[in-house]
Amino acid sequence: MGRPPCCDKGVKKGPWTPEEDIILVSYIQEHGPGNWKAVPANTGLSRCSKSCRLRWTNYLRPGIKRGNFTDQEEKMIIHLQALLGNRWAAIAAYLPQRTDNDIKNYWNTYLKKKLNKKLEAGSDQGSLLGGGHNNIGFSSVSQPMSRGQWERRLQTDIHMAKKALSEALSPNKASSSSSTLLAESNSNLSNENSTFYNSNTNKPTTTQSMCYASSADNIARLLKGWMKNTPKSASCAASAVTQNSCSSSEGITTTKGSTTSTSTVELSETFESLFGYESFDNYSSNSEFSPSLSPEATLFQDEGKPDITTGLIDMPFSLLEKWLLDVDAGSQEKLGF
DNA sequence: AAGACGCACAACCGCAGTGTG
DNA sequence: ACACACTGCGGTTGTGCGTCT
Repeated sequence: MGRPPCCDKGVKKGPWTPEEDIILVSYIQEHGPGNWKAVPANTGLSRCSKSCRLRWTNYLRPGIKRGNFTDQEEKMIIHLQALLGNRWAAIAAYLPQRTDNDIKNYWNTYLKKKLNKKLEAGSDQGSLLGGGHNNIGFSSVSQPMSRGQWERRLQTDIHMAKKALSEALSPNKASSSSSTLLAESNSNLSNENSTFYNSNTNKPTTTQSMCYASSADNIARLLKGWMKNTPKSASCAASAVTQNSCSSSEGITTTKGSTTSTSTVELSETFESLFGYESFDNYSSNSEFSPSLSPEATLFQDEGKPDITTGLIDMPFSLLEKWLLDVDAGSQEKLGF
């Protein structure tokens, strides 16, 4: 007996509607991420489990930053890509607010071309291209090195960097979740529930409303554009969460983050009712999480990735980043970064 | 103004890894 | 040990939008 198709025929494909997003987030708010097979069945969504997971991890998951990549992020991606190859999930683990899909897209559509241009321009200054999956050579690794050696070295370096960063954070945040998560980041890489769900019960923790506020933020971004066009459907969508009775708004699809001045008061009310979260406006006006968030709050920015979170974003040239960027300052200069 | 083109990104597809009975 | 189910990952595609001609 062969493996059945992943998705039954008849499942909906294509862009997600805001109604579907809200239904999905609402379900995950209640049950937590995971057990994706059960999601379509329990929510009534005409989507396959894969699609639900993908939508959550790439778009609705709390703590996702979208839009422009900063110079630091760009450098990180370039270095990590050179180190790890096209292992986007691994790379994404070091850019906690970015998804692997986002990074992959950014690399394929922009960075790869940019690097190629740089390399073409600088090709007469010596070869920067290494063999195999390492596209950029490193002066500090001038000896030919097998993949196994590379990975061992990488693991050692990562471990040391994490340790150093953890120690650096420990004086002020000895009990902070950031350093704890950092230290445990490796073991948490593949455990989606480890951060905001009790891993035994898979139940949301008591601070769940905090983490889903940022989910609301993600949806709000798309809803902003949506509501601008169809204000009636928006209120309908909100009711869909509690009643699942909203007739579908045909032809309304998720659109790229079009930001408008549409009343955030309406959104605030909507999400306040959805998630019991009062300070939606604060979040919706903030594309990034505020550094003033408590450690507990930052803990819940992301449920699956090693949370070096605030370190990367808020700490200029954190130890980890320094480590990454210092691997070969010479290469950087050659590349003109 | 309109068609062609390129870009950005969400989503899909298929394979691989892992867990479970 | 094996088959199956589920999940995660990377490659690829489809589509909407902006820019160019």
